[in-house]
Amino acid sequence: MMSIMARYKVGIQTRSRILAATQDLLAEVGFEATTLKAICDRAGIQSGSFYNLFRSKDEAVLSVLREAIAPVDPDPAGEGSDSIHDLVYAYVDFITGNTGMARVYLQLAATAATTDERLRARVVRHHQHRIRRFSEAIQRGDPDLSIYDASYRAQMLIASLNGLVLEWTILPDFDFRKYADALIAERAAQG
Amino acid sequence: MMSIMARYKVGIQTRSRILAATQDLLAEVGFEATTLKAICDRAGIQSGSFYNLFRSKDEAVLSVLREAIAPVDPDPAGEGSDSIHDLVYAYVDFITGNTGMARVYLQLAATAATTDERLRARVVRHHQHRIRRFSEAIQRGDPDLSIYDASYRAQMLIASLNGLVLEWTILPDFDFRKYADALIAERAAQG
DNA sequence: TACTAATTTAAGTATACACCTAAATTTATA
DNA sequence: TATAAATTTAGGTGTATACTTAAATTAGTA
Repeated sequence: MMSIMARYKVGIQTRSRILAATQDLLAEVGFEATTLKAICDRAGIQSGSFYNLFRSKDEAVLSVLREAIAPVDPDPAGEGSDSIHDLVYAYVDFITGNTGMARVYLQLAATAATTDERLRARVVRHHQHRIRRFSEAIQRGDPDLSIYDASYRAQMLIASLNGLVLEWTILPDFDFRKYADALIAERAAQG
Repeated sequence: MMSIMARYKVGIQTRSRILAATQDLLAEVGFEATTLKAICDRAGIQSGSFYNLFRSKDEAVLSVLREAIAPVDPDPAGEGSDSIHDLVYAYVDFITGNTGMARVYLQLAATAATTDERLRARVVRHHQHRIRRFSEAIQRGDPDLSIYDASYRAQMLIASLNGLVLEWTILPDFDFRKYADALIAERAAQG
């Protein structure tokens, strides 16, 4: 007797192809141009097959975004003892590693927020969690710092990093890593 | 005999109403939700009347964007002798003054670039001009600085400022002006 | 007031979008 | 191999979009 899952094997493979196609499209052509037709064409299926596996286009897109944005924080639970450097480098790696996802990350923050209230809430939650994690890491590295000051520095650092990502999105030749390194050096040295 | 323009008076008034409606919508509901129907409804006209005055929806939107984004730089020709403070404060005023336009400004950079090649080129040009203006102002304030260093600082400052705008877009309670002030203080003190 | 040009309107077209459905096909298992 | 369930396909639906056009209306002018 095969496992219960065997019965769904083909569907699961199709599901993977759909998610891969969605991720590729988001990275290559952006949020707006990632249409259902584009996803189905790239996955080599018809739209009916898509809806056999997903409830809506948004379900697939959100599923991809959740996965893709996860590595922004290497230890979401915050149980380890990452230094602020670890966190910044994780973000820099995420941005430079998933070229297209950097743009999607910004699009989410700047755009999706205006139309979809659920998505906006999700972005806000993700962002606040990120500030908290940065803040805690900064305080670990400098225990004398007040919570207030640590949070302030965290927010300034994250904002500056995001600004560099935007810069890189506008000017593809921009040396993101170099500027990010400089930012850490400055802000880490800051007393 | 009336001026030639008198003949077109009504049309010119309608044109103003359309542009005002477009600007309001961009600021209130964002790029994506500023549809032709929404513009016409708010201006109190039919779409045929719109196309009597504009060649396309994009023509009206771009016209508004050009106007709205102009105050980002108080002296585009760069003939005056603005200090770097003047430039930063002009940007801060632009952002805090035109609440909705801050979001549109980011949307343009992060999103429109991916679909419309012309718009992307325009954004890049605007951005490069801005870096040049900041760089020159920084050099005026510190003549010993090399062009390279001034340009570097300009880019870092602009990126950080844009990052703060993004932060404000995500978290409406964020005290944009306070952080912007701190940023100038830091970067101005920097040797 | 009568004429002419500018303007507006009502009712379209074409296209792209997300999503649906019934029938055909494939797959796993008894 | 027969069967039943999972899966795919072909061909839809409805809706929103930007844009068009001919006829009606309005406004300036002689």
